[in-house]
Amino acid sequence: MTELSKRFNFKEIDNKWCAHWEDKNLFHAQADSGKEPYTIVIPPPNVTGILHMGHALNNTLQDIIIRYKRMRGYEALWMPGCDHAGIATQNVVEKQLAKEGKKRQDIGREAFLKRLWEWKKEYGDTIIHQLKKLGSSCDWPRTRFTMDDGYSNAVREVFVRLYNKGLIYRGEYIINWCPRCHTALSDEEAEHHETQGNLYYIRYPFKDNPNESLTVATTRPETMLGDTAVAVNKKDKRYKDRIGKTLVLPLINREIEIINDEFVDPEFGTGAVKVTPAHDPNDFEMGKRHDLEFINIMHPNAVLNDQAGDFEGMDRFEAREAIVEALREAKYLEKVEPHTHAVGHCYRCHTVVEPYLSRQWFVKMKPLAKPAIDAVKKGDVTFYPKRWTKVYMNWMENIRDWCISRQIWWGHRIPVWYCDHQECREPIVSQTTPEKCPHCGSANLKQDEDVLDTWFSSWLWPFATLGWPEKNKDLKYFYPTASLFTAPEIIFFWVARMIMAGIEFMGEIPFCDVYLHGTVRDTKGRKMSKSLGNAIDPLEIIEEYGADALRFSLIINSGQDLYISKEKFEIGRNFANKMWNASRLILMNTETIDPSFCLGSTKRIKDLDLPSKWIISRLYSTLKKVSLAIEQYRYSEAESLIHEFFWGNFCDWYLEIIKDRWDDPTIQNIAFKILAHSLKMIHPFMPFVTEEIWSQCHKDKEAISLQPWPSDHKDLVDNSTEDHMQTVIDLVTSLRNLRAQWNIKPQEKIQCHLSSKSKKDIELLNETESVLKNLARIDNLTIDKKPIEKKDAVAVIVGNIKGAVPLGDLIDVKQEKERLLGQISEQKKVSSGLTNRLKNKDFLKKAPKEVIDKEKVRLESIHTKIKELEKIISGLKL
RNA sequence: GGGUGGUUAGCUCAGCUGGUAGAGCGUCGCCCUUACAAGGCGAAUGUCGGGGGUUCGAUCCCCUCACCACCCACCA
Repeated sequence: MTELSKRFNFKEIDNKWCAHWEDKNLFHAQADSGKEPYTIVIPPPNVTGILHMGHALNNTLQDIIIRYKRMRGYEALWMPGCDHAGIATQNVVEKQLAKEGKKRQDIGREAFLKRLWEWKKEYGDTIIHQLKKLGSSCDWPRTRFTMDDGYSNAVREVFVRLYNKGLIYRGEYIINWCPRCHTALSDEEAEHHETQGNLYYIRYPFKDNPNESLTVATTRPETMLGDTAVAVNKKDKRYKDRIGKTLVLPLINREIEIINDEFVDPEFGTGAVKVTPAHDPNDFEMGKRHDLEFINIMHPNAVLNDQAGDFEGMDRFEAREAIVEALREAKYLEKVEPHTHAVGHCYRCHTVVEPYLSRQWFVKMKPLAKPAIDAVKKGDVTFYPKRWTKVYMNWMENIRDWCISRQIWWGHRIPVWYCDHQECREPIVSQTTPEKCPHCGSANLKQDEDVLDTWFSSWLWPFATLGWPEKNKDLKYFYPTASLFTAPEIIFFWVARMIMAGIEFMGEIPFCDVYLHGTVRDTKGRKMSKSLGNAIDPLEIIEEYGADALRFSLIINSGQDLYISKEKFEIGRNFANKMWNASRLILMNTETIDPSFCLGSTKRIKDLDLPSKWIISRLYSTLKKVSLAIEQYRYSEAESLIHEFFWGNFCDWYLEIIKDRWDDPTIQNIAFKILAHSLKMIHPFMPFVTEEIWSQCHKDKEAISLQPWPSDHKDLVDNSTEDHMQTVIDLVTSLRNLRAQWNIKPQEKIQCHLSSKSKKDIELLNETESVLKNLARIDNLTIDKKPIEKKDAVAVIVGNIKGAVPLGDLIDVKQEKERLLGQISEQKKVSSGLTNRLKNKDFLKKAPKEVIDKEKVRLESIHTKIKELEKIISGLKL
C-alpha cells in the first residue's frame, strides 16, 4: 500500500497534525450539538513564563480524557486559557525593569501595566503554542484570560454581590506582609518553613524595684520595641501575684503592665510572653482583648520607623542583632537558646513575611464553606485519590477569612471608590465606575488603589470562562464541568474556593470529580524548578523524543509523584517507533483490504485459526480494561495494558505467527483491523503517531480524532481461547529455552516429538503445528499420544501440556511422580484447613456470606485440582 | 504538634477483593532473521523495611517500631 519511512519521524508529523487540527478547528464544541456534554476547564497556566514538566503531565491527563470522551460521542469541551497570576507576573516584570535600573514607581502605574500587558501577550501566546505542541485538543477559539473584559465583569459582579451580602468587609488586622513585594498575602500564600533560629530570654525590670525583673522569651527580639504589655497565665503560681504590676521596657523605657491571658502556656519559654499587638497575630488578639496600645515599629519595607528610637532606619534583621547586642551590654539579655520554628515566607519571592498591622479587604469564609463541605460529604464532588478528601475537609472545617486585597498593580482593581468628603465614610462599591458620590453628589471620587488576589478571579474559572454572569446557552449546556485535573498544591488556593464559588454563584458544584496528580520531581526527589537548575524542559523532550513519547512516558510513570530523568522518555519513544514499524509491516502487506470487513462477525470467527481468534479476543479484552481504567483515572495502568497488548501480544506473537501467511486475505484484513482498532485505543495517549498512521491507511476517512471509540464486543472475548493460546506460547517458550540451554544456533532446526495424555492438548498441538514449527524453529515435528523413546527425540513433553515439562532426556517418571505427589499433599493440607474452617461455627457466624461462598468455591477448585493431579499420576507410565 | 503517602530485583515502579512475586530500564549470553538494533530470542537477580498478631496460608488485613517524603499548624 504505502511506503513509510523506516523510522518514525515525529518532528514532521507533530507539526503537521498540530496545524491540521487547528486549521480544521476540530475540537470546537457547540452547545446545540444534541449530544451529551463533557466539559473540563484547564487549570490556567500562569503567564509568568513557559510550561514545565508539571504542566506537561497535567495537560496530557486532561487531553487523554477529553479525546477519549470525544471519541465516545460526547460533545467534549476543553476550555483553555491563562491566569494573570498577580504577584508572580508583576515580580518577573519588575525584575525585567530592574535590569534597566528602574522601579515600577519610576514609570508609573499606567506605563507599568502596559508593560505587563505586553508581557502577557508574549508569554500567553507562548504558553498556548506550547500546549498545542503537546497535542492538547482544546477548543482554541474559546481561549480565555483571567483579565479579559468579560472576565473582569464577572470578578466585579462577584465582589459586589458578596459585599452586599455582608461577606466582604474591610478591616485593620494583622496580615502576612511581604516587605519585598510590598503587599499583603493570604494565609495560604505564606509558606511556613522550619527555620533554625534562637529563643532570646530578656529581662524586663519592675518599675518599683529595678533590681528585680521578669524574664520573657522571644524569637523576634526586635519586636520588643513595640511591646505594650507582658502576659502571664493566672494559673501559673510563679506569676500569679505579679499580675497588674508595671515593668519598664528596656532600651526605650516604656512602662508596660503585666496582664493575665489564658493564651499563655506556662510550659513554654519562661511562661511570660511579651505582647506586641502590632506585630504578631496572637498579640494582636490579646491587644484587642485587653485594650492595649498598638505600636507599629516598622515601615512597609521592614525598616524600623521613628518608634524605634536609636534603631530607626535599620532593617529588621540588622535591628535584631543590634538590639540583642544592646540588651547584652545593658545586662538585660539572660540567655540565648537555639530554637527551630516554622517561619512564614512569601510564596513568590521567599522573603520572610512580617506579621503586619494593616487595613485590608477580607472575605468571610465560614458561610461559603458550609455548603462546600456538604457537597463533598454528600459525594457530589469526589476526590481521586480518595485520601485528599480528608485534607480538603480539614482545611474547610477550620477555614479562616480570606485576605483578598493586594498592594500591587497587576490584577483586578478593587471595585470600590471613596468620596473625598470627610463625612462620606462609606466606601462606594459598584459594578461600574460611579459618576458621583451617592451621599453628597461629589464627583471627586477615588478608586481603591489595591487589586484583588489572583485567586479571587481564578475561583470563578469554571463558569466565568463560559460567559457568566451573562446567562447564555453555553453556560447552561456545559456547566457544571465533569472533572478537574490539578496538582494537590493548589487544593486550598483553587479547588476548594472553586467549589465554594460554584455553589454560591451558580447554585451548583463546578465539577464532579477532582483528580489530583503527583508532583514531577528529579531523580533525587527534589521538585523540578528553574532555580534549582534540575528542570527538564518538556519542549526539549518534544524536540528530542517527540510529543507522543513525552506524553506516553509521563503518564506511564504517573501513579504517585514522578521521579523523572531524561532516559525515562525512551519508553515512549520506543513504543511510538514500534507502532510505526508494525504499521509499516502491515501496510506493506495489505494490498486487498475489504472495507466492510469486520472483526465482530461471529460466523467467521468460528473458522479462524487459534492465533487469530486469540488476538481478537485480546484486543477486545484489552479495550474493555483500558476504557474502564480511563474512566477510573488509572491512566498508567491503561498504558501498561496497551503496551502489553500491542507490543507483547500483537507484535511479538501475532505478527510473527502470520509472517508467511500474508497472501491470505482474511489474515490481511484481521491484521489491518486490529491495527486500526489499536490506533483508536492508543489515540488519546499518543495522538500524533496514531493520527499519522491512520491517515496513511484510511485516506478516505476523517481524522482519527473524530472517529468513534471501538465498540465493546463481549462475545469476542473468550477466556478459553486466551488460555489455549497461552499454552501454545508457553510451549514455544519452553522449546526456545531448551534450544538456548543446549546451545543450538538459531539457524539450526531441531527435531521434536510432542506428546500428551490429553486429547484436547493433542488437538491443540495439531492445530498449531505450523506455529510451533516456525516460532520454535522445529523441523520434523511429530505429535504423538504416547511417550516416545529417547533416541527419537530431542525434546519430549509429556503430561498435560499446560504444566508442560520440557526435558532433554526421557522424563524421569519416578521423579515426576514424586513432584506431583508433593503437590497433592500440599493441596490436601490447604483443603483440610479450609474444610475445618467451613465447619467452624464461629467462622460461619461471623464471616459475611460472600467470604463463605468464596471459600467454598476455593475448596471445590482445590478438590478438582487434586483429582487432576491424581489423573496425571495414574497416566504416568513407568 | 497533627495529618497523609511511601519502604517489593542494581534503578524506577506495578501488584484492584489474602492463595507459591511482575514490568520497564540496566546487566549477561546468542542473533544485523528485509517492519522495527529505538529491534529479536534467552538467562540471572528478591527472607516484598524490622518485630509481633489474625489465618490452613500474609507483599496484601491488624498492632508496633524504624527510616524517607510531603502537607497542615498563631506556642511566644
